[in-house]
Amino acid sequence: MKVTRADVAKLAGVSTATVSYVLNGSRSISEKTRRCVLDAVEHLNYKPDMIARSMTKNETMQLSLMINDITNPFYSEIVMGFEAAAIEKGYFVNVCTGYKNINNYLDNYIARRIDGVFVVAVPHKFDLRKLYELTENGIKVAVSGNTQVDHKKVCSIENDYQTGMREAVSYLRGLGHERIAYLSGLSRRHSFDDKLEGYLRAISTLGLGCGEDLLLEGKSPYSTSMEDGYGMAKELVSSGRKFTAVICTNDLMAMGAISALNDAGLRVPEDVSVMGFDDILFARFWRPAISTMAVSKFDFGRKAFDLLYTNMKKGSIGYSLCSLELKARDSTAAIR
Amino acid sequence: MKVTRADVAKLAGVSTATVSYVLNGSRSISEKTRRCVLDAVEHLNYKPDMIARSMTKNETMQLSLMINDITNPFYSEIVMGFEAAAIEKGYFVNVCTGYKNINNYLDNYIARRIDGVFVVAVPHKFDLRKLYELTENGIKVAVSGNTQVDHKKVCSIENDYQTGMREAVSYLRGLGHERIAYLSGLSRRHSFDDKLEGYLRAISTLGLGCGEDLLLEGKSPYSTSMEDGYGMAKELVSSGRKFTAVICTNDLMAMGAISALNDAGLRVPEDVSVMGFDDILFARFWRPAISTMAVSKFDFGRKAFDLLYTNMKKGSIGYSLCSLELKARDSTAAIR
DNA sequence: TTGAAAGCGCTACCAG
DNA sequence: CTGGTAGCGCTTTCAA
Repeated sequence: MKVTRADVAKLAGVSTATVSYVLNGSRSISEKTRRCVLDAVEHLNYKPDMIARSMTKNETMQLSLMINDITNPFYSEIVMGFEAAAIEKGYFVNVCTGYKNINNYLDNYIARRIDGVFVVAVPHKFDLRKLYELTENGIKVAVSGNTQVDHKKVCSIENDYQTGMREAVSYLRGLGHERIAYLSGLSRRHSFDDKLEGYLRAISTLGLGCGEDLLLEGKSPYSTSMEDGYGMAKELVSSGRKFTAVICTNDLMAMGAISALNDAGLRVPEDVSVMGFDDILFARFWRPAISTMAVSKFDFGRKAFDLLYTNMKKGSIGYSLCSLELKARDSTAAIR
Repeated sequence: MKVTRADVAKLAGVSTATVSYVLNGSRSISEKTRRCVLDAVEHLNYKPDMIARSMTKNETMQLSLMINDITNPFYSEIVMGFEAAAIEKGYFVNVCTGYKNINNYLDNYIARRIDGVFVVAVPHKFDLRKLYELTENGIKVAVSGNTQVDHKKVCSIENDYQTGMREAVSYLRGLGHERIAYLSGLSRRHSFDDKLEGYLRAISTLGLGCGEDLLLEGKSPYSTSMEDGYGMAKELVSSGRKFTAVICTNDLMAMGAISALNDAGLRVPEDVSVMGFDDILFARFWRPAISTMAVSKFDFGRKAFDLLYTNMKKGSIGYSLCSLELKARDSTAAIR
């Protein structure tokens, strides 16, 4: 039924070994037999079987991206960058959304001998030991979004959110804002939030008096959707605290926050300035267009692959920190 | 180095066959040896190798989702539905974004003996013969977004866009609109557009005189992004044609279109009503909240899996047509 | 330049 | 209830 290497060999009148050699170019072959084999392959419409191949080579040529939240367009662009780079090197890449149980996926990576994984997921979603189990099983891993990871074991790539946040705050300060709120999507108890750290530091450096009291943290470990932004902004307003600007963990939350502010009768940017992070595609088209600290998402994905690739090929475990770029648009304005 | 079934067998003092039997529950085993084996497994931290398993079983327990445009959040929710259902049945599912070359992925599916694939991609992106090649190689496939497919060979699931479009048009008509534009994201030359068909039919049924002249089709085969919506709406406005409502292929385009209309000094919905399709998460939070024809995306994904599953288990090739639901929100209003 | 054959880790048939 | 063993399709060492 299934066409196998043996069929090709028979038709071409050579050994199965020879077929392998011509197909993989792993040995010099006379032009004549090469042609013969290739003709046979063509004629039988033979497709090499990667499963069998993976069996002997110790390599599957399959990579995985573990994306925690496929719903956030931020990740889509990262995926594309990673994928583009991986395909260039001949890998088959697939993304796992970890919609349910991430640990379950990690187990699968071992069972299926995936060559490498890029995990972009919030820490609380999976067991760190599981991650190390991957490396113990020869799977190379790169991580993003988890600063607590052991940098001796896995590659990692992060955005320089602390610096980015500092820029955001001073930009707003430059516009005359002094009471700048921060709507964090992470709960402090569950994960370390670089942006929060940067925020607190910037606020105190700049001598703004709003320390902790204009800070709202996520209730659940990770709540950074539009709805979360909407809810938190609403809470901020109804708490009666005074503020003239609000920074959100990401653009999605900023969009939700703007809706909430509008619903509360506040205009953006006339009454309050709003900023996001990421610069997802939507940010530009939202009205008002959202001012944000932009991440080079496509590049980020590419770099992650490079890290992983180097790890797979040379064994070296790299680290990369990417910087953000301020995009001043219409959701922020000088205070009146 | 690697822990294999043989190691477990040795430690447990049984044969490799027995280990298989207890692990797969494929034969009744005395409680005593069962324990022995399980202890050995535990002790050695043994993980079965799916690659080897796939080799003998003719099954990889791996499914793929081929998503053409991961950038559109519409698909994310479909993915989640599919994934949730597949995981319940023990499959490992991965999504391929087809960022570059879809055909290349289809080849991989064969080489890697993927059990089944759900392809959600616009027709022009891949070669239909490639798809049939999958089925010839024993891979079950379900398709969406390609009405031209051979329903004898592959399962398919579609949304009833013709009916949906008719509803949209009559809803707008009910609000008093007579000059209703349609911004199609597909070029007519490249693919059959159900919505377009429905639009034309509804317009003529309702005796609205705007036939073809308020119809803008995509320039490229598939252009349905926010930017495309922005561009097309801009073109519509500057062409000088009169209209009071515009329907867009999807919510993304509607969002872009609203931005363009605003930029042209037109208010939504006061001056023009705008409708989308899909009901992506953003639609609700956009200001004005977007009126749309909603698709049950999560359900859609689930159903797609069911179709595929039935195909894999029973060999029957199913078809499913899902209906849409009108969500009247703030981007549409009665004509003044 | 080519071929024979020993695995890779697991399943399942055939015996006992 | 348990074990031996022949493959699954391919790679690669060792010989020729």
